[in-house]
Amino acid sequence: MLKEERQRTILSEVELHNRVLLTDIAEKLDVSIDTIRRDVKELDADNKLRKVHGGAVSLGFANYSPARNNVYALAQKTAIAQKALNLIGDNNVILIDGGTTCLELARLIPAEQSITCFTLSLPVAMELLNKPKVETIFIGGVLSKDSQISIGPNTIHNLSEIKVDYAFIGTGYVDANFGLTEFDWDIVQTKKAVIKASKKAILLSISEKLHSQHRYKTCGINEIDTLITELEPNHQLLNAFKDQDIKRL
Amino acid sequence: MLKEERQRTILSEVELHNRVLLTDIAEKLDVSIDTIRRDVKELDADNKLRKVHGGAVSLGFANYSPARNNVYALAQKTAIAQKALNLIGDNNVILIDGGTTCLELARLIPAEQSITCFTLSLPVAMELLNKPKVETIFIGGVLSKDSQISIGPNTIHNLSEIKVDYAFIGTGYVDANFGLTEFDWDIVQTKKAVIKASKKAILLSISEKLHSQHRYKTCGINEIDTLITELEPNHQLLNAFKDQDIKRL
DNA sequence: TTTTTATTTGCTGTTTTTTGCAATTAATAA
DNA sequence: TTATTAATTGCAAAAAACAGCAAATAAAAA
Repeated sequence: MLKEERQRTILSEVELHNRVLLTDIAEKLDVSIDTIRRDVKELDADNKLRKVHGGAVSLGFANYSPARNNVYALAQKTAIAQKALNLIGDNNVILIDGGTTCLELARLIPAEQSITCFTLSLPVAMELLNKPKVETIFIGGVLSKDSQISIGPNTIHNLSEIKVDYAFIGTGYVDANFGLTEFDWDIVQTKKAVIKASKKAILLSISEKLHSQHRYKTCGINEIDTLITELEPNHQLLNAFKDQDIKRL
Repeated sequence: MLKEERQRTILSEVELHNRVLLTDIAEKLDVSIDTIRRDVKELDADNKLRKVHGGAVSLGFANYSPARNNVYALAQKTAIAQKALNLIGDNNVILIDGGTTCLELARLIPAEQSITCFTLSLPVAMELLNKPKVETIFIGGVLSKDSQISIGPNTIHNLSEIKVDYAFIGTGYVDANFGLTEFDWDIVQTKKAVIKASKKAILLSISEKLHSQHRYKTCGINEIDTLITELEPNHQLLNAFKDQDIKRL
């Protein structure tokens, strides 16, 4: 077997599976591990792949960096935010929760749209300050360092005194049967209060999160008015939600 | 499984759910918790996520660092903030107002300093979230678009229910005889409430602002406990304040 | 062709990296 | 507080990387 042929095999393997183990490819091509190691070293030097301990990964795989593309699954989140936006009428009073999807919604609010917007998320509030016709009210309270939202009794009390048209909320985990769950107890308490403070709660969630669950329950699916994902409402991934008392958008 | 694959999976999980438990990932990937811990440590060092006790949180969720490129008279403001910092003792309860000087104070709080800090400024709150030992409480209310602080009746009411050791405040204009004045009526009302909510009000102001005044009065000089400027306390520019009931720092 | 030279490959022993385990210490929750 | 859970540290086994060497192969020159 020629060296060149060997290297081509390695490359196609990496392209196909995004990764390869040196031992696997050595066995497959029936050459010593050292030979493969030397091949991979060359390919790395030629910037055809990236050599890592025990194998090699494709360049696209290696360059994955949330720092550059700050928001995970941005395209999906934008699509969701766009759908959510259509629900909001002029002079509505809404509430926007924390999380990147909700932040995206805040970003997409057009300059001409005039609404009153409550929020307990610091980044969302920052975003809303740029919207000329949005009156922003921040629900105060103790700030959670991780999630950058107000939590705690004071927040919950403040929420108990309002009733908005729509609350756009995110969730850590969602499942058709188990409902919305979170990892953090304080956040669950706050989200419960948010849902109570709204006539209709709209859940924004990328489809990847569907069918996942965690420790603490925020609410059942039936307490949510509408579920917005990036998928078509009749997509098969949403089948589990069809029997539930929830709209899909 | 390659280390890179594992770390990639961890990142996706974190991006997806904002926050994850190390134990969950260890179980999912079927490796020891130590391995995951080491991976997360590396990813943290690479600024791909932030490690927290028991888990990890995504950066998009926990990061905010506005470049302070365009701050007028930054050097003076830093000097002022440094002096102010010396007043703060461990476990004090303080309030930090809005404005760039106060923001500078928030920035300079050391990571080891453990205090409780109220604020009504969005940028200050953002900054305080980066301080591990600062418990931050945001005073909610209607947000002012220009000053990025909470204003209005709700803010004033919330302030009426607290009493902090020190309130560090800024002002638009200050004069030894006319006291503190502002251009904006809403802000004056809020600042009044801030001063009332504190045992001692500390005014942070660059010397350039001394001997200026405007439309609406916040309070007289005697209601302020200490005036901090970038100047020496006995500097001649501060002469007009020597006869007043106010400390100079 | 044969000889010489350069390259490639596999092997050996050593060093480094990775991983899991256990004991101690630190942090958090009840 | 105490109980529980997580983090840290040191250690050892396993796997992988590395360096040097020699045999095998390919290429070039005589």
